[in-house]
Amino acid sequence: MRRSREEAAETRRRIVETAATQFRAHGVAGIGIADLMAEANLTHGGFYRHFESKDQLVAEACRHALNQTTEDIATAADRAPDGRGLETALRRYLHPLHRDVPEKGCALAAIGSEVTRGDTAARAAMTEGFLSLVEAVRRQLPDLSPAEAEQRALAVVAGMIGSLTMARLVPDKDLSNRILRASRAHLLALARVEEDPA
Amino acid sequence: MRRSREEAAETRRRIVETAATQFRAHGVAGIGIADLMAEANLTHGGFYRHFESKDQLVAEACRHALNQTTEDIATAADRAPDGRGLETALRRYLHPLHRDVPEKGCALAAIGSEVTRGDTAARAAMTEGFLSLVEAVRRQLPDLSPAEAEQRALAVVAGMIGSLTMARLVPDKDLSNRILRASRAHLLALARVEEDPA
DNA sequence: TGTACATCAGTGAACGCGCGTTCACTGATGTAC
DNA sequence: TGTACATCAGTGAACGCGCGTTCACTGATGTAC
Repeated sequence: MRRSREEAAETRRRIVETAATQFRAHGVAGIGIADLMAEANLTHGGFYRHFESKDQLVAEACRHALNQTTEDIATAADRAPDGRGLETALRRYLHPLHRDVPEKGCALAAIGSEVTRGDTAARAAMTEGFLSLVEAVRRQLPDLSPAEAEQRALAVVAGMIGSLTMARLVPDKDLSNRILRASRAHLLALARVEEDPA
Repeated sequence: MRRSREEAAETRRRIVETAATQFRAHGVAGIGIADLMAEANLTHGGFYRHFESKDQLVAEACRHALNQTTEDIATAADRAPDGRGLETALRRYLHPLHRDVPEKGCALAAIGSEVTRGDTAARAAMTEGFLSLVEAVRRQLPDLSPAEAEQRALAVVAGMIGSLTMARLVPDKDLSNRILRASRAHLLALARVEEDPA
């Protein structure tokens, strides 16, 4: 049953895509290779024709997921009317729809604390995604010095991730919405504080 | 080998304490009942004399861990000189020592995204801890209207949790320190923005 | 206060189960001539 | 362009292992009289 090179490459892509979804939905420890492969309409035995280990797939899935998220946020922000890029990014990231569909959302919020204990490759992939998000936010702060913009972007992105995670954690929908709203408003305010000319 | 009521209660406390440490160190899925009990100098068989299930222990361990964290942060902030409570809380929470010893630190940052997918009791315990932290921060914002202080406290605590989680995720120590420093500075600034009298 | 018995905290073996990974096999694809 | 053979993507059974949970047992504690 050998497949053509194109088919094999397509299969590999499908596994990474499926994994990116499933890891965000259930956590890395919450979904096994067999279930993952079944979700991609394959049997588990073929997995090791494409990947050396589950860890390798985790790293690739993180990279894939964060590429999507970053591109989505960066594109929306860059296309926003002048001076409203950050507002747009915050509204998109800290949105109830993003909270309610973690399997299509930011991997940093979905599995961040778990990957903290993961292997080097996964952490490196997550770090890259984090820095891409930071860069996307930094571009929306043109009135600040580069160093100051970078610092604020770090704080804003960390705040976005924490807020989304907490909004998912609390069972009370009203409180959850208040968390998202509070972070939207105040992270935006944070970016507008005038620079200390010291 | 029956134990006295006091000994049994002490054993139970020791299990919860051990679990609070181990779950934060390895994640809920990363440590099993047998290893947990061994860590508490017990064999795994006795576990079900004290708890109905692992899930029940998870919830109690979360509550225990967050009580410690909240008390630590709240006490430090409340005792700080006038007007420096928030600064004190931020310095303590977003400190390299907190980052480097997750097993003694905030459970929201250590296992927050994992518990998002956990059972109701654990999420309820985590929510209570989150709200206690928010309340501790809110008390440090006496110059704002109650509604505004509550909102900012939500955003600040979410930012603290996200920042600590990201600081642990990135392998680069220098970047990690910059994340902590940026959030310290800018969450503090966030709290000082003047209230919109609208 | 002393005795007889019930209770139950803790032990260690055992349960079924799902995990990541390996492997012999199949048969279509890729390659060498 | 056609043929012979090597390659390898995908299948499904099997591996050893650790998981959460159960259970028969032990013997000290708690209770009833």
